[in-house]
Amino acid sequence: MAKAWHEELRARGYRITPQRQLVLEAVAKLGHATPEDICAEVRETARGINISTVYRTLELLEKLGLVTHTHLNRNAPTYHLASEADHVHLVCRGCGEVTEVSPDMAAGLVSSLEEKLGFETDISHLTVYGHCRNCR
Amino acid sequence: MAKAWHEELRARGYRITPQRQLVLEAVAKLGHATPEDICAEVRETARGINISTVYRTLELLEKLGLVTHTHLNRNAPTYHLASEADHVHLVCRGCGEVTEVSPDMAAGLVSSLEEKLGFETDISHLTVYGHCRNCR
DNA sequence: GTATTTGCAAACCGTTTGCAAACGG
DNA sequence: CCGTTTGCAAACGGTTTGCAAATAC
Repeated sequence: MAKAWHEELRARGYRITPQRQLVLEAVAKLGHATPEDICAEVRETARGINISTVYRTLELLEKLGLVTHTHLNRNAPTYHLASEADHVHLVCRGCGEVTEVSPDMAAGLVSSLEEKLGFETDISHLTVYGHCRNCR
Repeated sequence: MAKAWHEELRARGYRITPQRQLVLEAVAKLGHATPEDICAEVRETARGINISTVYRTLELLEKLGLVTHTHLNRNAPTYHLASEADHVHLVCRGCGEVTEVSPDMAAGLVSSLEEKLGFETDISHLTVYGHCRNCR
């Protein structure tokens, strides 16, 4: 059911516009993309888009639970499909490389925080900074 | 040895200025402080300071290993003394509350990343987003 | 005395806003 | 049609820069 989100939008009183489709497609295609990246990608197509529309659309898509964001580099956030968000990010301070690892890696942390503090971790937003094997 | 960092600065060819002392004192006093906070704090004193000097000084102090920063809220980073940096931050998406917890909580994560990927975690920069007991 | 550091003002970057025109349902 | 959405241009907040004047040593 590829267009399920169309119903989701309509049900909530939002409209389906070319811009919204193009932004969502760009997020799907690009993976970890900044608003600027997404804007550039959409501008490759026949229909253009304005950067402020990209921001407004990402905000909407995030509210609907279709996309999420994390902060990998300082500056700009990066967006990706919520359906592909189930991983933790590692960012190397040396070479800047971004790696995705299984949330299982943080299972201990998550359960400790849960048990001892009642804190519910947003695992897919977790980013770990450090140095990769090659940059230590 | 309160002024050990004076030697550290001189040894590296930097000068000891009132501004640098005041910024370091402000960081020590304030705890999790943004550049803006620090600037305001220093301006309470007889000697004033310019915001750009605060940025340049924080960059220097960080390079020397005297202070570190993390990103708690979106917008502005927060600085604290490196000597007091040994904790992980929890940020609640609901109420915005920031909690410090022992790095032991993340011991499993750190050792997994180390063993499986050779990734060295910068534990004191780790910030976990989620929802606290009261906001779930 | 001289190289470093500061203050200032202007530029910068990512993001948000108000508003009139365009457009989806 | 009418209310939502868009593009545009201007403003925003945090940060960085170039440069002349001030200052540490």
